[in-house]
Amino acid sequence: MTSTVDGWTVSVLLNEVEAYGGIDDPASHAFRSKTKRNEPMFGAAGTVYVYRSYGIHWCLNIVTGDADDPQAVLLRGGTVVAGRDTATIRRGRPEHLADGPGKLAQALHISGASSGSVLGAGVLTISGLGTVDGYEETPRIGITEATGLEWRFLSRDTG
DNA sequence: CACAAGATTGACT
DNA sequence: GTCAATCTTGTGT
Repeated sequence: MTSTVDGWTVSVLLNEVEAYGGIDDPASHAFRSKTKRNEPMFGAAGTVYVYRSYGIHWCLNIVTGDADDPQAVLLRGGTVVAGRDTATIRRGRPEHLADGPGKLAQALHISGASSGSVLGAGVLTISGLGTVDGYEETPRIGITEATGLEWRFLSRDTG
């Protein structure tokens, strides 16, 4: 996953993501109904959905379902593989550049302004799909609903 | 209009 | 390892 903002490029190899369904997933923002906030989740696959968490941080999601099928993937963490200097400046620290949802968004310089944009058409692009050979499934983190579902995916080797 | 909830992070002991 | 900060959005009266 790569973001290019003002000529600065940062690439991150994702190794931790979580799946969020819509109407069938109580933990999803789209569970209750369609609102202005989660509207991007009802868009076509490839739409970017960004929301503010705890009033302080941004969390980045990629829509995977078709239109009106609010499925998305929360990008929880990854490793900065390019533009680490840029990420370090934005994060203010040389370590822990993207090992959390908010940190990942900050490293990529993603904010609410990017919500609703489309991969490849905005500052974000994704590539390298299919490079993960194996992955682990665990319960999702930080939610209070549907904690029995193992919809958190961690890559084994590529990360 | 008022109230409650939330997919987290950073600093300190 | 533990504890506090922060503000936007959704829902109900």
